[in-house]
Amino acid sequence: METLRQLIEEAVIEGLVIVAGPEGATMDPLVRPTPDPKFGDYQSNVAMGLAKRLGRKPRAVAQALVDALDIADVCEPPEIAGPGFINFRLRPAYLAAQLGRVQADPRLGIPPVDRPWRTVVDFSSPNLAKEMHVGHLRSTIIGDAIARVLEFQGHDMLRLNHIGDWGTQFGMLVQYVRATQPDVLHHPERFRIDDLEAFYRQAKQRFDEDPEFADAARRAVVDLQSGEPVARRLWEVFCGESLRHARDIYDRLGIRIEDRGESFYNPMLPAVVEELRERGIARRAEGAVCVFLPGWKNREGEPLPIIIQKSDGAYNYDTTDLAAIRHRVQAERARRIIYVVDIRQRQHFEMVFQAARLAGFVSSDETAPAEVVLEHVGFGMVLGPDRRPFKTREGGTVKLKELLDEAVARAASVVEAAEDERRREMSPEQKAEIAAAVGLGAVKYFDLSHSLASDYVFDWETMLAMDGNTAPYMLYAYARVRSIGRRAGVDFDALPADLPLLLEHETEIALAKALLEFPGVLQQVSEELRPHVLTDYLYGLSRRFSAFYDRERGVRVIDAEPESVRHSRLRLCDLTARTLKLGLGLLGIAVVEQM
RNA sequence: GCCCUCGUAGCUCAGUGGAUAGAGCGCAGGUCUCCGGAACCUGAGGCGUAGGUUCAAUUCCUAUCGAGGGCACCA
Repeated sequence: METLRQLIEEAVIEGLVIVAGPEGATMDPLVRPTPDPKFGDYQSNVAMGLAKRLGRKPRAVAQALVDALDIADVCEPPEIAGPGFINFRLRPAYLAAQLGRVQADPRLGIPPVDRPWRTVVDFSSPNLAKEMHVGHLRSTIIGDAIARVLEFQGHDMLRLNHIGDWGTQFGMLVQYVRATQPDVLHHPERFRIDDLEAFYRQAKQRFDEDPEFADAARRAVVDLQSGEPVARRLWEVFCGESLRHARDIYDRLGIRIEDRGESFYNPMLPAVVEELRERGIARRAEGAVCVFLPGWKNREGEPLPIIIQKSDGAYNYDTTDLAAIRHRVQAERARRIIYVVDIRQRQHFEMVFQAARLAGFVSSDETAPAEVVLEHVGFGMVLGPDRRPFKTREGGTVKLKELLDEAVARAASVVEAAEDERRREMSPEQKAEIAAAVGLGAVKYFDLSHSLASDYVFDWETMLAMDGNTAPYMLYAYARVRSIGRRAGVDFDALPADLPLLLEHETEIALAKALLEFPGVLQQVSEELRPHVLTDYLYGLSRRFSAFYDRERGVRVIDAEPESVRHSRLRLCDLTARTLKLGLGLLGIAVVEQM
């Protein structure tokens, strides 16, 4: 189904061809939502600019355009206002017919895309040998949401956990453990993630203080990369325990992701360097193999390269990321690769993407002639109340497990405080399910509802507030709608479908319009990769529903008469519930039937 | 020094080349014999500053001030 906006855009373009000739077909019809309902639902601003080019008066051009429009079944007759705005107001009969169709569609009017793209989403990416902490929260939540939206759109998704399981820090760890903790090799089962983390801290300290150890650690990286058995075995122990820990977190958050760490690309690194050298893209400088990209300078104003092989022979993350791009394009046939990584790494990705293009890694074969799309979805930091990076009171990192535990515990008391009598009959299991949905939902929703680039202050009170653009409010809104069905004694699924609804009251019409905006919102999110567009929409939808269901300003639903009106309104409730459930689900947030 | 991101209401955050810049919290007031009031409505209050492009700039460009971040062998 086309979005409402597309429908109007196409009509305006047809009008433009009539008014401005063939070139009208390539013009942007400048269709936007109106700033105020009194101007209708959508407006086209194309007449003002066109008038200038044609040397005619804007309102006359607008009138010519309106006369040429063929859109009577969708809109009321368009009106010209102000300097030359063309205002469109959707006809309730059209909305009613469209919504009838949406109701009969399990996908709520959103068909799968015609041409699915093989799409990689690279997200979460914790470092091994450390517990997952708040620094992994945003990538995990945002990446999951993006993958869910694109998957629902019909794309062929590959979710990759590009785990930091390689590199210098592992050299440190391997060197430290093989020198001081022989038990790890002989009794790996005795060591848990906290032990590894302690080893890592100690190793890091020695690395910083003891140059001899630092050299040994760098040599250990080479050992690892060349497959030396002890280093390799220790590494496997670290990975096994760390991945087990990460998997617990993912299960709890409902995240699906495939582990494919940096080490996966290790065998490909020499060939990548070789290829770049052969093609003259990379050369040796100061002992390292470098790719100098045009436009990049360091502090001293000298050319800034990316280093793909260090002077000691080891590879680094630039090499791995280039190898990953090549592998994802050539072996995985990716058409779009999305990196959900914090915004501080923007420069790194810009350079790697540029190098990958230079190297020809992103031009696929004749079956997909266009260049592979590489995108970095960068996001800001999670801050504490002091506006510094979020830490515990003691100054340590905030562990994800503890954060999630606290979220659920706080959610339980927030929900309990509402003192709804319905809760008296709930089982402890049901209460626990609600607390988990609200608590985990609150953390996710709060994160996703901020625009990506900005930092945000982690604030329990705001994210667990019952009012405003929060998960508790959204989940409440859903539970409330569902309860209407129960109270009305109807099975939403059994309501008559695929017939026009009866839309008369202004709140019914407003709700209907909001429901029909959903496909366009999802399309926007899948193009722009900005999840907060979806949270804003869902919040707006909930508010429209509240107005519709309001005692004073809205309409009666459960006791509405006659039966045809009651059914129509109940169908609006059903559509609201299904849209909320689907929308929240695409954000990775589970709903509950009661709160 | 160069580059990137961000400066919007008292606070927390949205938003747009177009008509009167939105929401939540807080504040002030109002509604309804109340289907889940965790509601609805009204009000006060804001685009860091200065230029430029444009029929139209809060949005694009430049400068400037402020905050954060990045800048070759860590990732």
